[in-house]
Amino acid sequence: MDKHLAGIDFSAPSAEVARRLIGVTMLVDGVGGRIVETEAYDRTEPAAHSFNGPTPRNFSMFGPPGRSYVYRSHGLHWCLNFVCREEGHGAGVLIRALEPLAGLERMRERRGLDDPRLLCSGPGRLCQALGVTREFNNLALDAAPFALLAPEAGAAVAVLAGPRIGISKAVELPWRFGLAGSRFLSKPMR
DNA sequence: TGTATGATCGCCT
DNA sequence: GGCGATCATACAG
Repeated sequence: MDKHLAGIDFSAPSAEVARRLIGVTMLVDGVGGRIVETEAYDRTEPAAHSFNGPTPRNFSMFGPPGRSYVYRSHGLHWCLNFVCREEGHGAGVLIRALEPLAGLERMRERRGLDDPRLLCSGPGRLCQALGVTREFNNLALDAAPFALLAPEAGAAVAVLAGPRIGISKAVELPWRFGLAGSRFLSKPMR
């Protein structure tokens, strides 16, 4: 597949891909919105699932870039990543929050909530809102059910960086990225 | 506004 | 047997 998607080169380092994904619109079966928060992971640092090599859970992280890696977190939530770098490297970007724009009614049904700020503001929440489960693992991001749309040309996207959330290793790396001023972040940027 | 806790599964030591 | 790339709820201040 073409490694360039929504104007982003997915063979680039995960931190660069994570930064450039802010402002991109992501849809799953037509439901989704603008990406406002991401985190980068790379096999070279111990917070990444790929750090210890391939396992049955993380094998899609070692496949070609531009595909999905979906895993179960804490036994009950799903989390969505976009694979990057070259095939076999083991890098990805965790999608942590969206600004809901399309399919709001579907999201409300799935989440059992009305407040738009609680629909997609967290990696587990957005997967529930978009209906992402294990069946969506290791799929190409340039084909249905996924769709990625670049921001409008010339649109200014102000991105802030900070430490990643919920990890205990490599906590110092500033590999969390967020849209400045967004009300849809899982937590404010520092 | 903040801190604690339970739910519950796959992988690692 | 322990520990997460989490979330919702319960409580304290």
